[in-house]
Amino acid sequence: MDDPADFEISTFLPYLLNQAAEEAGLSFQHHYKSRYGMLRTEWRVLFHLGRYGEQTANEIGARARMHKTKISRAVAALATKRFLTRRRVESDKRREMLTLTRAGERAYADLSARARDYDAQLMETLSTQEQAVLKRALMRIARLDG
Amino acid sequence: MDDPADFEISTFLPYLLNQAAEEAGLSFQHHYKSRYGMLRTEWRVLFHLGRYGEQTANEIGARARMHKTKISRAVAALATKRFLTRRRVESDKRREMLTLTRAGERAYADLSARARDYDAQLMETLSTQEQAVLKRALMRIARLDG
DNA sequence: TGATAATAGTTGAATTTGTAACCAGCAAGC
DNA sequence: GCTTGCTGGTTACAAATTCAACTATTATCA
Repeated sequence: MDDPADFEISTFLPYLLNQAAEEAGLSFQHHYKSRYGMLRTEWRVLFHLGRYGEQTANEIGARARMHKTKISRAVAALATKRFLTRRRVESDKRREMLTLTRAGERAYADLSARARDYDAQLMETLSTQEQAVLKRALMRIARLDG
Repeated sequence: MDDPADFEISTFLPYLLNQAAEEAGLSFQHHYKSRYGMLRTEWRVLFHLGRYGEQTANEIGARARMHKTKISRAVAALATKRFLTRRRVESDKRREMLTLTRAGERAYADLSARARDYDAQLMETLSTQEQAVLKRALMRIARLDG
């Protein structure tokens, strides 16, 4: 049992997680890519604004665990696509409040509905109990549970 | 229940998978990065050679589900680091057989042992049954089960 | 007050990845 | 044989990501 040859790649969790994430992500990407010309980073920022309301780039970064340069570029792209507007915060002029435009709201509504469907489809091969276990385990590994 | 605001990002599977994969991958990366100066693609190729024996780039690609350009570059990097050698296949001169050097074998033995430990550590917060569910679900999502 | 440090966000350069075109070498058909 | 098409692998160019430096603003504290 200590023979290194026993170590199956398919049991190495980081690898498995990566394959699963890639597969799941790739199938979903055409929704935001071909339909709205967004990158994944842009879709994430859009999602966070739609889901949690207007907020600064920094707050998005904390919640989404994205690096600030990624966010900066995604925000710039979403702004030129007119999915959001930026407004300096008067009380602290370093910060910028980001707000979805009507078009941004629509894109969010559309994409989040599709995300929900896609999620359900991914989950449908698993029992309710398995779904719960899976999500709980992923939350823990991702350190999203505190 | 149809309010889009209900849709928690943390229940969107592609996102969760991504966060978990990133977290798990990042913690492991310093083993192959700082110690051997490898990229993740290189570690994967090394792993496949160590685990499944000498084979061509193409075979690695099929098993690891990596694009051939990624493999080509990883192989080149591993060759200059003297972790593997290449040998043209006489019967079909398009193909090249890749074989780990002694140094490559040692790196594989070291890293796969660490991978095993790391894997166990990730899993230890889960019950045996939860571990089984998790891996089965990931295999299915990654389409690695047929 | 003034000096120094910290924070929000942007930008540029270096890495890394993805896409497409490419160069053998082999296979099939004529 | 020759031509056409396919396959294994590499390379060039574009797109994306990372890392570090930078600007502007606010906070701290003597």
